[in-house]
Amino acid sequence: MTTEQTAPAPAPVKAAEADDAAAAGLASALVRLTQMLQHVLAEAGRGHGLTPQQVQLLCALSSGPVGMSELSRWLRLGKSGLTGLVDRVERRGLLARTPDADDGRACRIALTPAGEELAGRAHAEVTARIAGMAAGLAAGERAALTDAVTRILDAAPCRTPSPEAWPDQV
Amino acid sequence: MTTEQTAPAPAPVKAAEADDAAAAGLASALVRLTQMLQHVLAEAGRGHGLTPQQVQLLCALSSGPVGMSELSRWLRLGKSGLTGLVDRVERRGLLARTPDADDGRACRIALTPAGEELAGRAHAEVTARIAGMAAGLAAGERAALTDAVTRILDAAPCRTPSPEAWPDQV
DNA sequence: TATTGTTATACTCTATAACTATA
DNA sequence: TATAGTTATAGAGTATAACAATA
Repeated sequence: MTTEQTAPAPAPVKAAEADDAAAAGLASALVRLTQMLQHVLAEAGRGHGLTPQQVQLLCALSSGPVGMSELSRWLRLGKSGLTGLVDRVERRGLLARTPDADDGRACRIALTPAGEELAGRAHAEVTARIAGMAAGLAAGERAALTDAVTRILDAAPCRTPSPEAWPDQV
Repeated sequence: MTTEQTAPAPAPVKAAEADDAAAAGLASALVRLTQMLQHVLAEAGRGHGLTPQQVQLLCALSSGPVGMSELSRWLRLGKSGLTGLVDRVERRGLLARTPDADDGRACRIALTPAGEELAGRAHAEVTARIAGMAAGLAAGERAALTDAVTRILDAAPCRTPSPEAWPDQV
């Protein structure tokens, strides 16, 4: 975004090239990591017959009941698609829609006890798998990694809107 | 995976609890990062009318022609699903199937010039966006982040099978 | 009029199984 | 027999637009 495009002197040019290489290396690593984590999420859900999006939904609900609009923003999903997703998970008895007392148009989505149990189990599984993957790093490196990623997320112009979706407590 | 489940003494219990909290924090951060990066990939593709999976396919092909089986492993996709994905991208003229000279059953998938151009552009866009997201970190922190993530990927039992999918050169 | 949520539609992705043609 | 790739089918995700009910 804010990379220097105007670097007339020879030395800055070399520096810009090095920056580009570093940026490409970081991007490559993060994209590969994303693919691997998507796989981790998919496998964690599959054992319980859940798709990755359904796991994501359960986790987004584990901090308490939420309305469809807010959920739609959290999951970056159109209202329409969310209706279908919620329908399918509701059919399995993992969540329930209740009318909003204050707004006749709205409803609130909440986990059922079965949904809460499954959400907790999926969260624990994902946490354990990621801990296993990061076991080769020293504790200090893991802490630095957590810190760096957190700062990237918090500084992003388009915030991840569900900071509570993955509660710290297992 | 290898978390201590048997910790009788009081002190180790406390240490285990701290470890659990750290593990949950790392998992939470990485899962949130994954969601954000999926969004980055989706947006980078959407500008060109590509789905995230199609972007991934183009990138996997940018290091040279590949057979369907190998591609299937790289993308963690069933042979069947891959056929459809390749069909759709081929229909847009971004790749081509050519029969394998050595094996009458096999074929090799290669980018067309248009596909190469689009792959390069998508790669540059993703790299720029990620660089923008990480701009708040010091250069040394970015390097440490790249290193930590790379080591996680390389140590994982289930390797990301496309280390060349995102070449370092833009 | 603006917002909440649903319905309708079309396309894409994912997974399984059956199939062909080569090796 | 085993492998490479396709076809068929079904369910799920994604995006747009039109719609009903409420604010």
